[in-house]
Amino acid sequence: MPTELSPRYDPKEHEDRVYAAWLAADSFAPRAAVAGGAAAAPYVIMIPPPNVTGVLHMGHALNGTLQDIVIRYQRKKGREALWVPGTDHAGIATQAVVEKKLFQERGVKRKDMGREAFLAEVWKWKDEHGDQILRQFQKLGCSCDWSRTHFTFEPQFSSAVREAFVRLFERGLVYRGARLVNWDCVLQTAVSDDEIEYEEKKGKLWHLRYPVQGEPERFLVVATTRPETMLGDSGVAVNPADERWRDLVGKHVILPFHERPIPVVADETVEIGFGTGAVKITPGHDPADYERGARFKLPIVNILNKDGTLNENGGPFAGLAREKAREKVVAELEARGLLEKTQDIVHNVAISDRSKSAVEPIVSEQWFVKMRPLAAPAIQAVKSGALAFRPERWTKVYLDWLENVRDWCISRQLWWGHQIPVWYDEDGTPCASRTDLALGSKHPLSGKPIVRQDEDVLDTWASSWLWPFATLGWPERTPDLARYYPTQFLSTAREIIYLWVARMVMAGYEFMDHLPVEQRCPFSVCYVHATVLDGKGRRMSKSAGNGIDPLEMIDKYGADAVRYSLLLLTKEGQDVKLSPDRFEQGARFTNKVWNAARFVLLNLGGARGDGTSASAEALEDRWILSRLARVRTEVDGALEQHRFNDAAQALYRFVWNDFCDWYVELAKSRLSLGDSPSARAARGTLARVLRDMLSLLHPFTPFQTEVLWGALHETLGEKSVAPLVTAKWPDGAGLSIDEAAEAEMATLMELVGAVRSVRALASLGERKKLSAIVIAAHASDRELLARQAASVQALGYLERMDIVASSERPPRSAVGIAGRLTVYIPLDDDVDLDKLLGTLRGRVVKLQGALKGCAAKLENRGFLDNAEPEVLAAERQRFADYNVELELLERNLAGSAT
RNA sequence: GGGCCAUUAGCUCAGUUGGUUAGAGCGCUGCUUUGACAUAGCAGAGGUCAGAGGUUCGAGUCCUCUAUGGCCCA
Repeated sequence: MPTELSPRYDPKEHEDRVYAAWLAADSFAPRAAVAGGAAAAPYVIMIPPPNVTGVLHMGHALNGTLQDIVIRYQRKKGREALWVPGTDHAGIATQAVVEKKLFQERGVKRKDMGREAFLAEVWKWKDEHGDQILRQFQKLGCSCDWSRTHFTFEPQFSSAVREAFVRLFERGLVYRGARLVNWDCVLQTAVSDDEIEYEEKKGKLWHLRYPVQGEPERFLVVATTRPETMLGDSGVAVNPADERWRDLVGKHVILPFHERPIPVVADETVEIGFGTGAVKITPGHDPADYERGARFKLPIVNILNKDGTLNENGGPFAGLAREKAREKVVAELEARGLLEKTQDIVHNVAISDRSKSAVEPIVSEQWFVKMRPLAAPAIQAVKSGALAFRPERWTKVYLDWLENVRDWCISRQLWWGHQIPVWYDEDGTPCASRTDLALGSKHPLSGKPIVRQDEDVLDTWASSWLWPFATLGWPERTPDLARYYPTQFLSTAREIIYLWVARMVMAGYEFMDHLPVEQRCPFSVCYVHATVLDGKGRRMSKSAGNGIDPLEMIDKYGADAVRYSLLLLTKEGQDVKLSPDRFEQGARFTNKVWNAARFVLLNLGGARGDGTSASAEALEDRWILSRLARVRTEVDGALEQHRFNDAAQALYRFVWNDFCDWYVELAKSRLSLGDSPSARAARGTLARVLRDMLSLLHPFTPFQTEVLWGALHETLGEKSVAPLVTAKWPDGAGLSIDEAAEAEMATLMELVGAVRSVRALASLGERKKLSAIVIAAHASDRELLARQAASVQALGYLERMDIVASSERPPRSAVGIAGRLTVYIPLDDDVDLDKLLGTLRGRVVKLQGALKGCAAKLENRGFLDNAEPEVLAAERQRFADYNVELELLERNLAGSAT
């Protein structure tokens, strides 16, 4: 009994059920598939762990789709496929979410609760909400091995983080020191250089007068965008070549409010053209000034508290918030006649990624990782070919960052994260330890009692850079680590090439030192996927409110449609502009596949899916199987090279333009013949094509193809067939490319096209049966047409077709030209042929143009001498073909002119 | 300031090492609800490939410059 399929594909009827069945069968677990007895090689992907507070956005959806295609393809190819999922603990983001929630619900603040109680609340939140985004990846169809889900703050991961830190500490690659860091005044923590963004903002450039010491009425004018920082100035710099200020070098100016003298120094890095040519030096609150201050040995004055208010160094402004202090400082300077002028300016302001507040450079004690030694092998990785980026151009971004890498500030003044495993004695001597050191116990280095553990936690990236091996059990030497490291493929967004990708590579070389160097790189291909933009080409973002929710789209169109739409739209390496209606294309396609399958199943009638090129009965059988052979090879090649869009396009064309538009239409009349050999052959071919088509489509549209796979085999009476997800990738057995069949079909298709064109242009109506006279000068064409007359008649809706070697055009007949064939269609009604003739004349003009170009080439000595023989032959053939067609056109137009 | 990307039909985009009459989807126009699918079918209109130079027998494709838009880094 054929399985009943609804006339329209409704994904909601199937997706959840199919996914549950995959899970129940443990289909996503790596299995050492037996392919001809040989053990399969593993193929491993690590998911870029999304933020545990995150919800699925289009970037995730695209990336999830790409990874799922790769892993499903490899699984079906017989590799031992493993896709490891998980999330990261996102220190700042998660802590902020829970702090906000606690304050809103209970009015309590973190610091009132204490560290332990607060962390308990965060864990509670994580347990309740932390797997939301992973469930969303499941909705998308992602075939991760969920039994191996990891979290960067789970106990096992913590031991990896601690091992890594202690090793670096022991090697002298982490150090603690007072440095200028980026301070987030809202979240009250340091953030790394990579966690800040620059925004162009309108601001002001204030010109401040500093009185010159010992020269009454003389001022040195400095320009600044942050006037309040003048309270922390410890000098003024001018360019030594600047005539205006040269004589002041070596003298002092009086810093207003503090009324203290600060030196004027000559520094070549000062831009003469900017502002007044003189810049204030605030080593405590500006990175460039920090460098200058160090060069001139100027004192560092910190004027800020951790919350962004001014401290005691703020003099009369102490206690004010930084914004307020700015106003007051400017107003007071103006009142004192020390404000020369104010200019409007557009400048870049450093913004913290997390709090979106302006970052204040501030000097504080932090932990840093020395990056140079770690960068060297990561640079070598791409140079040696152990790691390749796709598209290749991202290699440069990766290398640029590594070659200019700066030390990494890894301490954060947070609670949610891996507490730094360093303990101090009463002298503040640090010691890193793999195991917790009890307070009061002997310090391993000094022998004095331990008095405290470092309170700070580590940057989240200091956990996620261990992702490729910590998820496999490192630092334990587990069987998984031995079997699945290194991985084969990493797909990610471009903005984390240095945040994450480069650091993972560094970590791989640093920590996987039990492996030979050539096996340490954590993945061999880094695929950088497209950036998803909105319909107007802007980045999708929560704050702009222009995001498209993938779950909403899945709900509306189905996961398969969302996946296929993304693939059809996303060319490798090119950004993709999305608007919600673009997902209709995928929905249409899945509906088309559904109905193609529905047609096959309704007509199968006990057939076996054993059509092969050799057993093919009709021309169209040989043709579609040849096309199938081609598309299979094409998809295979595209997927091997991660050209996902090419694979999706090829399958789209095959399904729609070859199978549905031509093969299915041709099969209809044969199937109506009942149990004839021709009908049986058609059924076999339909089943074979559908079977392979579903398999080829499966990585792209997994849900629907699984449903149809089940229905197909049920209809064929094959009960115990394995689910498609783990079924073997089609090997092309019994399929061969049949050039002759393809050429013959092309001729027939062109003829049918000509007939249909006449019908439409002469406004004859779809239903009107016509008769046609086909003029075929070549005997081989006449033989072909005679053999395939039924097909042409069926598709052209012709009740009669005469095939002749030559004929005069019958009176009152329309004419169509198909290559070297002419078709006359006698008309019995009064029909206006102008439109048709106009089309033919347009075609003559076009052909003449083409012919001219063709002839010019063939008369060109240079072309004849230089072109490849095949190109030359093709050009000659083209010239001949154009001539034939043009001659036919002109002859018939001349005849019809009367 | 340094680097990268884009500019092809009304819209969104393909066009693989230079070699057919530059393609697709959407939209548009006309016809069609015939038993897979109206989320459909058939036919059609629509482009001096951003501009200017150059290389070449030959350029949408390679090189240089310019313009416009966008991204990243400093």
